[in-house]
Amino acid sequence: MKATIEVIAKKANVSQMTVSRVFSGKSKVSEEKQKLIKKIASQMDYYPNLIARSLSARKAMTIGIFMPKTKNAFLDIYISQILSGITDVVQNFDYRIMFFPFDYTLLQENLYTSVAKSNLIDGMILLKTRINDKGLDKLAKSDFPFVLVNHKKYSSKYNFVDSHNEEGAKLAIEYFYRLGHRNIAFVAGLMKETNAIDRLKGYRETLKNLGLTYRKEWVVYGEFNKEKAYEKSKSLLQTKPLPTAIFCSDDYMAIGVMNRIKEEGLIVPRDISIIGFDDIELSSYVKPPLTTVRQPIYEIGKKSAEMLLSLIDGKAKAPLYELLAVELVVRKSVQKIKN
Amino acid sequence: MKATIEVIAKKANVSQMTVSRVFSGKSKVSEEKQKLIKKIASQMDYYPNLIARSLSARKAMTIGIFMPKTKNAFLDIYISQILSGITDVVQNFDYRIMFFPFDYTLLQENLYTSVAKSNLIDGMILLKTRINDKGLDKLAKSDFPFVLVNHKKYSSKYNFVDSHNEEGAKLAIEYFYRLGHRNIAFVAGLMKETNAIDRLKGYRETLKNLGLTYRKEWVVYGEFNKEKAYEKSKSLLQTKPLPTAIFCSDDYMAIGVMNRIKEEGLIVPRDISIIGFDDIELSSYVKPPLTTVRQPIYEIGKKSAEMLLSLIDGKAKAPLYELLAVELVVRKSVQKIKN
DNA sequence: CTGAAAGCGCTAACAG
DNA sequence: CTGTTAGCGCTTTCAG
Repeated sequence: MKATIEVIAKKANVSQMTVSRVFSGKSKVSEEKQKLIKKIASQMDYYPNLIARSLSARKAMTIGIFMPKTKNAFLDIYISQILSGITDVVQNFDYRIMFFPFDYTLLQENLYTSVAKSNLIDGMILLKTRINDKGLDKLAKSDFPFVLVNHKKYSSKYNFVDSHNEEGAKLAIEYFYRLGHRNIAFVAGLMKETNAIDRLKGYRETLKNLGLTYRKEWVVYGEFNKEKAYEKSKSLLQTKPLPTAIFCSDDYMAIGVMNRIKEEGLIVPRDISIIGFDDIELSSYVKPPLTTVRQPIYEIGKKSAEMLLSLIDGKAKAPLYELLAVELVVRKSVQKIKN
Repeated sequence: MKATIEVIAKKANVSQMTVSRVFSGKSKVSEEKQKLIKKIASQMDYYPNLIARSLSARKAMTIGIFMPKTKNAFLDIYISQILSGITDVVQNFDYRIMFFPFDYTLLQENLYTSVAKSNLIDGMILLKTRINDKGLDKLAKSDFPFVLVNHKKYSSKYNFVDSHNEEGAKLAIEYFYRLGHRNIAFVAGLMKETNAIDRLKGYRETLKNLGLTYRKEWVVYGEFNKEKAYEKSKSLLQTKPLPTAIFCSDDYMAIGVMNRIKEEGLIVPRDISIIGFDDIELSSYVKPPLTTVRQPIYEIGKKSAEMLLSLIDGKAKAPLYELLAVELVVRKSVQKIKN
């Protein structure tokens, strides 16, 4: 016989509600009855049907995580660390996690909304969404709780957690400058992501503030991966004069650029200095070890989960946002310019 | 007004079932009615309540993934790649994914069973479970579909996907042997995981088959991470004679051992040769690049999902298992022994 | 602290 | 192809 609240209630000679209360813990039941009910439940190997609970209580106790399914997907250490942060927080509050990796090339406008209305989840965290994503605008029109990670969008309806990308770019460029570099190139990430845009912005503004001229041929547009950066940085190494320093939008890209530089017979940092962004595990292992702007990725994940949970509980209201600080991690890929 | 099947049915002047059929796609509805229903639904921005669907249909269309939440959790590239494989398969079949990272130090015997009975998921994949896990035995007593990844257990109730660990160890040891090594040490992984046990077994048997003697002080027991391997390999480097080659249970461990070796003033591979296991991304970046036994990790993930889905659909019956082939990836961390 | 009634929104099963 | 009936197993709500 299948164990349900009803069956247990009958055996214990109490109402279903009493049994329900014992397992949901939402209100008090006499010690005595509790003991009896638990005993019967354990004999029958009863565990609550959480789907039924969700339907009835109109609460899934689950959050959804959406992320673009790139070639790397989970392999992307960036995403991995964010997931770690989210998980750690969410579990403390007894929420479960549902995953929604999706393909940006096939994205339907209604993906987010349809899941929001499915009652499967109580809120969602969206990783690495893009600026031209119409589904986001649609979602924002509902009052479903959601938080963007790595997508900075100030608006009364959006909540986000991101790191201080412009500041990070500034840190990198100023460091180059202090070491004597004046010819500083930039390898940009996918311009559909706000952090790519912000890093470019930081690059340009810092050049300006430092009195350096912006040269179009020293900015090259890639995607957030090694291969594309390798490909796109070729033209950079054919400009005259050659840049003496290259700032890359992330560490994988920096590795791609370093590969290209080696292939051209040049040496990092002797001929060209490099700075990346993120501080992924690999960065300290490449040769030379990569100087980079560290993002507190795990913290971003944690923060986004905390934000979402407070939105779900109604403890806070949109718009909520937070920009976390970054720092420069100095390793060996940058060299002083000799005159 | 909240959009539900009932409301739409009334507006369209049809029964709830007709509306239900349109959205579940499980049987035919006339073109005409379908159009009308879809139109109304779209006007109302209706999307099915999937929780209600699950309760009624007694099917969650969701699988669960359980994994020990180590310090690395998702950072663990191994797990990341498996998740990638699982995701790719599962999404093709319109299943969703729910995550259950858990802490092995707090593990309650009933975790798996309680989730199995929660109706939240239709089946589960368990990553890196341990041999002394009583919850597993309990789960096996039910007829809930589950697949173990990296836990080889032949029994009529268990399904698993793993790689050929003993064979991998054999590949490594024989390669050492062919290059003249006779003094071969082993850094073992956590002996609570079957793959650690199997690799040790492969090591010992291959030594035996090759006529080499097994020396207790040349086997050291760590965990699957850099730090522990670094710590535990110390004693290895104080034995006399020193081993000329060390086989490590995974790549992170190999990196830890290499760090230790460097610290002792020795050089890999000049003084000591190293082979790892897994072929993680880092392995080709460390210095020297690591020779290792490659596991088809992504494939393991895919296979486990396929297995689980066929179990859920009833297309196959337990026990199901598969051992995937491994291969030696030769890089620069092994050197020929000169006499 | 306990219970009765009603219903969450959907689909299975059957009938036509 | 369409409809009716009867739940799925729990919790909300209200009453005591």
